Amino acid sequence: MATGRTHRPATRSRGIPEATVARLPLYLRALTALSERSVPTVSSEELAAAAGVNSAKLRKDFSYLGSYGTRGVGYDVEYLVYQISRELGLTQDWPVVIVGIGNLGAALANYGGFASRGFRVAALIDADPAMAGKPVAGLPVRHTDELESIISDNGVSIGVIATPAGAAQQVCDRLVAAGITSILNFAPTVLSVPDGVDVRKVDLSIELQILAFHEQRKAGEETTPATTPAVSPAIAPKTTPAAPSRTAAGAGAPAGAGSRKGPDGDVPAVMPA
Amino acid sequence: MATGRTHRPATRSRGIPEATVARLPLYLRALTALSERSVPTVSSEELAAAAGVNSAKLRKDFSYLGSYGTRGVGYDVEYLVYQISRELGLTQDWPVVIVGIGNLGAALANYGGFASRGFRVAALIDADPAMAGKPVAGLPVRHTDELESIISDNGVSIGVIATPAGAAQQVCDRLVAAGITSILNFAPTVLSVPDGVDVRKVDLSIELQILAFHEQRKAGEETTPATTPAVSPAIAPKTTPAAPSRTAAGAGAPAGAGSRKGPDGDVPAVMPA
DNA sequence: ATGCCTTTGTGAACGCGTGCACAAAGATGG
DNA sequence: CCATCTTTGTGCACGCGTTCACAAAGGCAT
Repeated sequence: MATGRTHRPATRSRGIPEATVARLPLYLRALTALSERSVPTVSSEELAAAAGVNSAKLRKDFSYLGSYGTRGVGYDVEYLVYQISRELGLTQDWPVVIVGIGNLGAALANYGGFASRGFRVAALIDADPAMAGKPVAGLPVRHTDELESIISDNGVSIGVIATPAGAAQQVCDRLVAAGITSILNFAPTVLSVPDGVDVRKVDLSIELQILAFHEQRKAGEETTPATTPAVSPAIAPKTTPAAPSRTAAGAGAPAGAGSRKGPDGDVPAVMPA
Repeated sequence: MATGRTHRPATRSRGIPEATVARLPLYLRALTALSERSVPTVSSEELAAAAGVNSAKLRKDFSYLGSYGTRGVGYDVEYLVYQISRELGLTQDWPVVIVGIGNLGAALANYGGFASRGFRVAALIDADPAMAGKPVAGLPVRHTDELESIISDNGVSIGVIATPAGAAQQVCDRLVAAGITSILNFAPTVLSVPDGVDVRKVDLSIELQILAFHEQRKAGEETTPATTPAVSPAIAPKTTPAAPSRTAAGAGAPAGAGSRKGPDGDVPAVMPA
């Protein structure tokens, strides 16, 4: 998936492990589905299967919340939905601002999953004056100038950044200065924030690259391993023969990598980010 | 962030830890930025700062790839860009199909990060006949009927699912049957796939819920802890007084959670997923 | 050529997360 | 009321990932 905490080990919130917190929404979703089908109780085995996790892990996760199950029976669906919702803070309303109303921002604004679950889009903000006032997903786009007032007026504490990479840090700084303490970042940049501010990032290209890695690995193992000889199990010996000429190569333009044919593949294609 | 592997511990690909693989794209991005600025070499300390990680971690990560640095100097930027690109499989072309051209699918199709880095959108696929032929991001939308032929004709091995949750598993099954072995799932569902198929998921609402958890925690600690008494440090005693009446409560409609006022908060709001 | 200074590469310790396996708890039937 | 059967809750061990800290390596100045 495309998630990843940003440094700061999250300080083991109130004894609940971060890994468990990350799975609670998964359980909640499965439980909600059961609830809609009016299923009264569910065993750890069944629920684990629905959530795609190990049943022992699920039980241990729930044990951090308390003893909400009944031995020999399982868990009461409604009760568990309530407990997890409360634990995640979904029993209250969370106003959210989305900054950067391009293709992605508009898609997020229209995303149904936002409205439910206690999240409410308080405002859509964009730097383009031409966008101002234009309705997106039923809300008029506001200009960046209003960012600070919107946040303080609505008591917003969660911000979503969907701007281009170049603007992300600047927007982030303004959000933080305005009082935002949680940020969901869709821009392909590492954001630096002061302590006390949580950042989670969603990065499409990183996810794709991870998939490509495994894909390449599959291809290299199944077919002729000669096509990707670079993927040899042995660690390359130190002092790689092709490396040394660096001070000379790097001095000019980014042409070094292209012309350097290493001991492995010869595909030079290295393009900008 | 919004990522998360799906079961299957990834089998420690070729000795490179999964956690390291997940960071390589981050390093690559930072290195590419340096490359564009024609910076010849970079130290582990500098690069780590740019990527937002610990320098020791970065050095260990690189050590899995080989000894590409020079002691006393640092790493050659161009060379490292090439090595990481090759390791990630970005020196080859990866055709990708996007299924589900709604708001999100269209946003993804327009995403610039796709085109660069070796990923090429081979086709946009949607189930709505009205969408067929309509151009999105310069490509005509194809109908789902053509899914199998598109995949086999273009040798696509990576698929992106941006459909509603209800259709995701079905689309997934067809993609897998057609030969796809890597899936990036944006639909809020747990996909079940056969062994050998990698799934990564990007889930907006999960990310928001995780942020909400921490946000609630911050609020509960800083302000009056009385507003959210549920977040008491003590584990709830077993046999919670409100739980027992389950077979009766769950039998009807999902109204149990709403009326049940636990020992803590009284906000019942529990809405569908 | 020699010594100093910088930076890498990694051995080792630590901590978190996962999964096993089982005892305790409770429901259910006789 | 007792026996049996199901399912939870968790103690324990294992493995991965992170971090520290340092020796080895190489550049650079003298």
